[in-house]
Amino acid sequence: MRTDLLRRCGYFHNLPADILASAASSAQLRHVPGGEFFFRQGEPASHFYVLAAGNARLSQITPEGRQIIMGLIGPPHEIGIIAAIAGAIYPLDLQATQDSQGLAWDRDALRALLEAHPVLALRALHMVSGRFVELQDRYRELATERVERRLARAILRLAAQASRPEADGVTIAVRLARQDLAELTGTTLFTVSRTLSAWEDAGIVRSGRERVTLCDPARLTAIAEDLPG
Amino acid sequence: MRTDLLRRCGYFHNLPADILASAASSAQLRHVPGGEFFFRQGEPASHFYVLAAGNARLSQITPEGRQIIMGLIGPPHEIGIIAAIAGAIYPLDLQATQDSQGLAWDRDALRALLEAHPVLALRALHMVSGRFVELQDRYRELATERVERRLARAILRLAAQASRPEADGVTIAVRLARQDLAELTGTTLFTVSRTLSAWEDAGIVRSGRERVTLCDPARLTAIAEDLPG
DNA sequence: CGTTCGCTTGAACTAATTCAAGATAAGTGG
DNA sequence: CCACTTATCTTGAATTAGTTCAAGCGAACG
Repeated sequence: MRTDLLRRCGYFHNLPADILASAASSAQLRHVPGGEFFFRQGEPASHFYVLAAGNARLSQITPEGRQIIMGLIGPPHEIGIIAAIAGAIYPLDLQATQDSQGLAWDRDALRALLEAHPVLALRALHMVSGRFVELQDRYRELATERVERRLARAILRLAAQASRPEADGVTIAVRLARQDLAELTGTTLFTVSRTLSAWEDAGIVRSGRERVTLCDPARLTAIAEDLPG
Repeated sequence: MRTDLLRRCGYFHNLPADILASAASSAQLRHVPGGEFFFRQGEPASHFYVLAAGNARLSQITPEGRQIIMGLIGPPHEIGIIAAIAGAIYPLDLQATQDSQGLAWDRDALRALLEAHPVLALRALHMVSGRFVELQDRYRELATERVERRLARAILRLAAQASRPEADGVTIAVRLARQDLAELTGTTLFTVSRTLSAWEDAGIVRSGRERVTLCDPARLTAIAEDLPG
């Protein structure tokens, strides 16, 4: 079942069985209870992970202690390739938001894999490049767009990532506090709360404690893209 | 002299002579007059460049037409590896700000190089990873820090990158309009102007038309790091 | 049943933007 | 060399988006 997991993640997708097998066999399974950390910002970068089960949060802490969330991830998602390859230390935290499991390769195992299968180095380059372009886009958003629009985008992104249908819309399938949305969009919990209240009055979303339900995705998209209506 | 240039840039640094030679010989030299574009956002990504001479600006245009600057670069700087490897299109503009020259590898040449010399794929991974971590830090800055601080950082970064000593300080060695600084820090030309005026009154910088001179780097660092004094 | 945690809302405040007007400096052509 | 034109920059005043702080609500949880 390890190879099945790998097959489902972009990094290992469509690779020959022998590569998958050798990758799967050189990984260790690590269990991390909800709230605990896979790794913390500043620690020596020791492992490359593929999240196998659960959910996790990638975040950075500013020198002043303010936190910002770089991403919320679910399985199967690759994390730490950059650190494990290039960097001496992890540049951010990876915290399990529920009980989670990850396949972990230490640096030696990763290096051995990359050397034995050069295609994995190219794949890694693809993956990191793709993430770079995404991050660049989010940087531009942050530099040029208003909070409401950034929040709309963030919610749509999360809904696309993990949502479950309900009677009156789709609910984002992870616990999502106002504070999380604030740290995800670079604003405050108060502004998020006000914005969600306004959207709720307009019938675009319904929301409650750590929960957001999308009722009218089209109108939220209109806000995200700054369309009329 | 091509190999000398390559030797000076991180991507090719400390490689065996045969690799340098093969890289140098498969590149084409391209001249781009000041103001013209090496490539534009949205175009098919055809080449990987190493800027050989001149200066250039990496920028994105928002759908609304607002521009943001992702970086100002001088020789020798590698650009386009992400696009040429991974992407179908360039995700941003590369505009020469003065008459410039670049070594250019088309996709076939690049692929051949990477296949012949696997170390180049690993190097590329390193390079992109490093840029990713940098961008992540700038993202955090943008999300959490005030304009004055971001501006201080941007100016210090530019001064470190390219500056020339003068009677009363170091001058940033590229033409740098208020508008450029605004697009680099995610603010407006007016706010930049006011901030620079205040700093000038305080004796921290001197500035004029498209020019900034650092008089008291220590105090600017204090602003950038939010230290007392 | 009370405490805690997350959420809402109001009111005051502030950083930054927007717009307008004018100053300064750099080319340009006579 | 000078007037003319253009681009860059400065500054003030009005405005606004968003923050901060304080108070209170309501659902979850022991």
